[in-house]
Amino acid sequence: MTRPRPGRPRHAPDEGSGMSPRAQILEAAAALFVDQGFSATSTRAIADRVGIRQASLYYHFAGKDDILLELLRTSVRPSLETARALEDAELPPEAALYALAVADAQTLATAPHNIGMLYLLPEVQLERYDLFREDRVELQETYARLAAQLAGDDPTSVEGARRGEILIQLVEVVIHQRRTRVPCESDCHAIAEACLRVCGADEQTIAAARTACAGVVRHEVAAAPTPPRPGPQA
Amino acid sequence: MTRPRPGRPRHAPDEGSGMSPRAQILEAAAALFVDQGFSATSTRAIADRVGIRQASLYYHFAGKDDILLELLRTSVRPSLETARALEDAELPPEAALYALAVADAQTLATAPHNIGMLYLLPEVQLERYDLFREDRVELQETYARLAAQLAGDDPTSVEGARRGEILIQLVEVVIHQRRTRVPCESDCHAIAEACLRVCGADEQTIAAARTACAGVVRHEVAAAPTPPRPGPQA
DNA sequence: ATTATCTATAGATCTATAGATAATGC
DNA sequence: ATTATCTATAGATCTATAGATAATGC
Repeated sequence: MTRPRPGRPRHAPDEGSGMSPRAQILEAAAALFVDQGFSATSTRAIADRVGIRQASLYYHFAGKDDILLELLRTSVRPSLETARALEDAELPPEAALYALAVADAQTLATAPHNIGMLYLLPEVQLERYDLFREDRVELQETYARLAAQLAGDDPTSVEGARRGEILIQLVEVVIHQRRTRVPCESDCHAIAEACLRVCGADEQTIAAARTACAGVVRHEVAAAPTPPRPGPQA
Repeated sequence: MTRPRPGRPRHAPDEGSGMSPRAQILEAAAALFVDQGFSATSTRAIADRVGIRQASLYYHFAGKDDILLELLRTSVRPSLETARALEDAELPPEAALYALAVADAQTLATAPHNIGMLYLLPEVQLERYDLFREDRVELQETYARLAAQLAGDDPTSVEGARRGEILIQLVEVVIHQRRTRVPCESDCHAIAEACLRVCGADEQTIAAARTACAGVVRHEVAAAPTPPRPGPQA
């Protein structure tokens, strides 16, 4: 029931989905990049999965890198928005940190195609993707700031910065979990709890954060995991 | 001063190193795989780095996968040995877990070429590498057992297994640290401390583990990071 | 004779561009 | 006319094999 758009018909008719061609390409590429990696995925493989010819990709994207860039950009942004919102909400630090960890873990756990795997691709180290990596660093710094509030020290000290690295690493365990099983709600909470413990929080603080979070996450995070709404090529 | 081995001379004479050709190939491949990934690294690039012709690789290895397989095999084994030794040593659980974490972190931090990055390559998910992945699972289970001893619960429960995942993930933060800086001794200890905190250890237990470890690591770990001693092709 | 390399190359990709074409929309 | 696709293909890889060759060792 997708109303036919202008343009020559595809060799394989576009069954269902209702997604724009661009979104279909992103979806197919995400599945393949996550599964096989970037360099091991050919443009032909992506096109085959979409149901178009290899050359037709280039109408929508300048190249394979552009597809990855777009996937990376749209995947950190929501987390970053959530992080900023939670930081501005002026919650008790344990509640904010817990809520951020749970929200990020849930996003990673439920996003289509274990998209977090993309962060781990060696190709992402290339200069071409450093806008993405900057966003990532900013997210990490938010973790560090919240953790420092909780531990009562300086987020820019060596120890403070290291805590940022450690916390984001903890949250990303769901990426690895997803390779063998579907992470559940309690996985996300166990991770958030681990985040607080790493910061030295005691049982009482953890319990407080958990109850505080139960109220926050539903509202704050609802807006975050918006799927990308791609337009035509720039 | 490398005494000339039999065989036709290389187009570029083999300056220095004294490593066997096989070891030279492994070293070159490790550097490139870590930096660019597996599929993005061509056999020609590896050969160029060694200073031989592309085709000459196939005298030593059956193919590119075989090189990666060998690198993976020789990289987990030492950790696994350390883990078994520490588990059999019947130390207090906090001391054993702390020592294991420190040892693994140090190995990852100081091994040539951030070899831990190899674990994250998407290609490693292929069936061909599952012997390596089994070793990895065993290491994770050791973490889970030590952690369960410390926390006083069951390592095979859902929570116990999850702790194994979380702990190994924590240790592997050094892999990510190494991409931007050289992790130091205190990074490794901060990570080990985080491992104990995640298991619910209190300040006193942590202090005890730290002092106990200072005695253990020097001896137990000394044997672990032996570089691979490769022989001719099987 | 044995060894470790070399040269040469087949065959299979893979990326990206050029230009044609089959729809819709005006 | 505009759009989204198509077909065809150039040019650049890349992996792996076949067979030659330049050393040493016996």
